[in-house]
Amino acid sequence: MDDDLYRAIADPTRRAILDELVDRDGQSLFELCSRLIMKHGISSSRQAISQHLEVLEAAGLVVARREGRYKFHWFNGEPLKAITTRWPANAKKR
Amino acid sequence: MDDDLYRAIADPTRRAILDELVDRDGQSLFELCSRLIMKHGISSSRQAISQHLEVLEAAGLVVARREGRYKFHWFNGEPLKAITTRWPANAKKR
DNA sequence: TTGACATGCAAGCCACCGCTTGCCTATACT
DNA sequence: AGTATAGGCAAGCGGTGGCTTGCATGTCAA
Repeated sequence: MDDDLYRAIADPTRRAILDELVDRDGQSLFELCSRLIMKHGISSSRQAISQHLEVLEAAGLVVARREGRYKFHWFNGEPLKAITTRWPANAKKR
Repeated sequence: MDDDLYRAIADPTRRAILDELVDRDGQSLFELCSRLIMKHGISSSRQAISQHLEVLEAAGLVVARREGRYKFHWFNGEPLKAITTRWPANAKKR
């Protein structure tokens, strides 16, 4: 099902990656790594971030495109709609 | 932070519990167990469901109250707002 | 072409998570 | 009182997830 979505946002590092991409869209892998260390205090290896990005891509939350020797990543929040449509976020009327 | 929230909805069984409570609010533990088996094809033990409910309570997604020898559970979708306010779910304007 | 740079691939390790099992407590019924 | 019901507590096990490590691939610049 949309199991990939919930698994993707379950990890705090992946959520920070989404935050970073919302703040600055179209970053490359290296750019993401350095900015995650700077602004989010995350000290993971490049491979770790790369694996996180794979999970985010599988969930459709990140769209990536290879360009030369760089790979750029963009945020896509559309899969998140599945969450709000599944459960009522507002208090129910009595 | 709101780490409990994302951890709570990461598990498919817990998401089914939320579905069940939205469909029929105020169920007891036993009622939840049997209905999860019937309608959702989930065959977990009572203890497993109980532990799932603990996680959901920690996230604030389920409010429980003990009444006699029963414990009733209600759905609360308000914590889900944190997700929609954190990331833009709609396509961004260009 | 040689080297440096940006990324990919794959195997292994360790901690956590979901689940079971067994026993215990508390409330209701007769 | 005794018994059945509804639920809680705690220890243990197996599988998965996140991370590292090491090496391979591909691209650009000199």
